[in-house]
Amino acid sequence: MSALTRDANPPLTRSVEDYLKVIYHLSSQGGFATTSDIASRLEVAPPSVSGMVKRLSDTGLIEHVPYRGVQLTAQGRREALRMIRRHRILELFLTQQLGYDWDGVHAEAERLEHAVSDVLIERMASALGQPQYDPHGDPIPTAAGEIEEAELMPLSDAPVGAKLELRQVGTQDAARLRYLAEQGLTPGVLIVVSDRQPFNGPTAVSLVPSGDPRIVGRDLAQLLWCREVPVEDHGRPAA
Amino acid sequence: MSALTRDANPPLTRSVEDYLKVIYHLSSQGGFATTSDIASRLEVAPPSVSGMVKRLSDTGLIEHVPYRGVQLTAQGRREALRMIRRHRILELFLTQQLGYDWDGVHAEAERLEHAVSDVLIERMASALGQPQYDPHGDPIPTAAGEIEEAELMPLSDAPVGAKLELRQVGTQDAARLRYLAEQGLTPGVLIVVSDRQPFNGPTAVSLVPSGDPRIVGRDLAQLLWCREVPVEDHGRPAA
DNA sequence: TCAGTTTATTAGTGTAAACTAACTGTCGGT
DNA sequence: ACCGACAGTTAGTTTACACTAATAAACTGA
Repeated sequence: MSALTRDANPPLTRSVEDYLKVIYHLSSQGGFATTSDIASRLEVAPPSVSGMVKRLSDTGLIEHVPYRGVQLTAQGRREALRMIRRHRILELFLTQQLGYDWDGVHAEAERLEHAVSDVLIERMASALGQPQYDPHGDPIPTAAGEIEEAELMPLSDAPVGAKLELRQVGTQDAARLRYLAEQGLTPGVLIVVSDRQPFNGPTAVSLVPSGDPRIVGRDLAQLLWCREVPVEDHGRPAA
Repeated sequence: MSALTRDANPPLTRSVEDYLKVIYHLSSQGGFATTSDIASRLEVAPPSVSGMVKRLSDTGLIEHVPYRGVQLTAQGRREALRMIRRHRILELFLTQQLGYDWDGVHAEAERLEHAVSDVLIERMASALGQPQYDPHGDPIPTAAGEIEEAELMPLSDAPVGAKLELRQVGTQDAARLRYLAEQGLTPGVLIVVSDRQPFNGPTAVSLVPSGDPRIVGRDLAQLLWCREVPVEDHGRPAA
């Protein structure tokens, strides 16, 4: 009686919600999310991920190919998008209504997204006028679970003058990744394309908001997948 | 090495925070909080309480007298008041800024109080103008951990016309408690004293907001400890 | 006073989620 | 074609917190 009559749809735990979110982000470009990528994003040991992956695929939230990685099922994707909606609305609310700034807001939203009710999220969304973008410029999924697909382009193709958010780095090579991190070119960073040399030349960019200049060679620029950011202000507080 | 070098002040868990809060409420009138009272408030089984009580007294948050009950230590009281501050500020914020009503707000605050940072709470407090009372009229502890001691008086002593919140029922007698619950006279309820007969006669009250009348005999009225409620509106939304 | 009831505690179990240590699979390079 | 490096998995342990069943202490009433 116990196993069969047990609650068919138990609410997701905090951890499950976190796993689904990072799997969504890691596999959003179409591939598999690997165990060690998930582990490093969540700052847990790889065996913890293996254990959770087992549970999540048992409950139908992900698809697991051993030694390859995982992808979300339709149901897992729905839950992931629900969390992302919560997170982004929270970030926007905290910056617009409570004077949070850009950097501090993430950690707060990260904790709150597991605790707020759907009712509260929708009230915040109303108070904010059903916003479409969070303070980082990321699109907010609808309550129905739809999200504007950010069309990514490699930095090498971006027009001069464009404001971009770096979203994805298309390599696993440690040396390249280390170099990019040193340059401050990591996912989430905002940049403006200031110049490009002809004949497959390098791209010059400046970081936002610091304004620091960077020169990115053609090969690297092809690995930096970016999203064009709308130029209007998204709720950065007056201070 | 492991036991000794282990984190000396680990953050409190959700459960611990909940236990401290109910122990605070149950022992606020000076007595002990008993195992079964704690269990029924938290809706857990008594053995779960025994287990937690052991852990809490090991970590110095409570004082336990076996088969008698528990009381908070100074440290436990500090933590309990911190949670109560969070809870009450959240309730006020949700009612004043997001259109929550009186009854719905408690459950939401109950979940959020474990997730919000101190920074967020203080920002909410600022946005609300450093309020002193929550939407139920309960005093909000200061960030420093001080709380206005609600001076309780028995209903039998309350002046006619006073608006009161019933805070504590001074008996454990099941028959009396059952009767009072039937009459809707339970802690948290608001009443207005409408009349009192002379020579130790009964007190007539009406319930707020329903307006239902009740007659309370002298003996019972002496058991009903009440707090006078300031008459101004505390943020009940326009709807 | 002493039996019966109520309340509290102990003992043992289960689940979620982390960990370390040990083992296995995959893939790139010689 | 194999062999080592590294990624992934299995096994077993730990901590927090709940549960049920069994036992012990305290209270109550005839």
